[in-house]
Amino acid sequence: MSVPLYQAKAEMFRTLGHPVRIRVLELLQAGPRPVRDLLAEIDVEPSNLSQQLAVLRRTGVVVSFRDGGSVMYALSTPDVADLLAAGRRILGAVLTDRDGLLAELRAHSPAD
Amino acid sequence: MSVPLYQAKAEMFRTLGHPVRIRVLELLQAGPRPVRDLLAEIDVEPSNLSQQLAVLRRTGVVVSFRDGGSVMYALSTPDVADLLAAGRRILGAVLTDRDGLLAELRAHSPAD
DNA sequence: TGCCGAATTGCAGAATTCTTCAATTCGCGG
DNA sequence: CCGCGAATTGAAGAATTCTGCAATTCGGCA
Repeated sequence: MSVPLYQAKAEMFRTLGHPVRIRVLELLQAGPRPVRDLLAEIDVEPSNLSQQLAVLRRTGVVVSFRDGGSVMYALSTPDVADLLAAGRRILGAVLTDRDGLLAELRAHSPAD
Repeated sequence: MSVPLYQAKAEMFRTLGHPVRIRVLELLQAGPRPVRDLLAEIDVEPSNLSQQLAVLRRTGVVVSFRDGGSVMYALSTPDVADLLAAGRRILGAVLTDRDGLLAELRAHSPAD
């Protein structure tokens, strides 16, 4: 493996690090959707959405295929939903903790 | 909520989108560690590591405190481990799928 | 075939993020 | 108080990512 594992992981997370891309993934959790729908819900220029979709495709978290007159996108694996859920959890935990945990850790250390 | 939720999520993921930061988090899964240790294992300049640690601190995924002569870092919540695990799973799934899922999805669509 | 809407691609400028060097802070021990 | 090692901060240039416009591709359909 010429590219270290942690670099691949970083790339994976960096792929999710964009508001539009996050929204796309959340919308896709409910099932495959045509680009047209995403465009209607996300409020971003078509070309911009395409760019972001391309990023998601490149990393492999979504796949696309044509369905009649429109292009459909779908999560490549339901595991993506887990990732989003974990993110949500941490966001919650982080907002609640802020100081709490820090104090506890410090209490157990021989420092003070 | 002036800052949309999906923007906060994106920020959270973007925080993990860097090889050094990922490594730090993985090392911290085993418990709190002094900067000195991280520095010894990661092969990056001290100032660079500090910068990355600052990013992690800003987002709140890690906390730091002083322990005698050194500064300790720790995950702010064990949920972070879940996130890393989910990332690993997706990485695996994505590498295996490549085409497989796509074909299946296409089969169910009225397209072809 | 020729047109139309849907979606993507190619770029260029703007905005962010990375990396490194030098300077600074902070505790601790002499 | 002064010097030291540990870690952080500030700042600047390099590198990467974002955004929007124009042009292009691709199917489907008259």
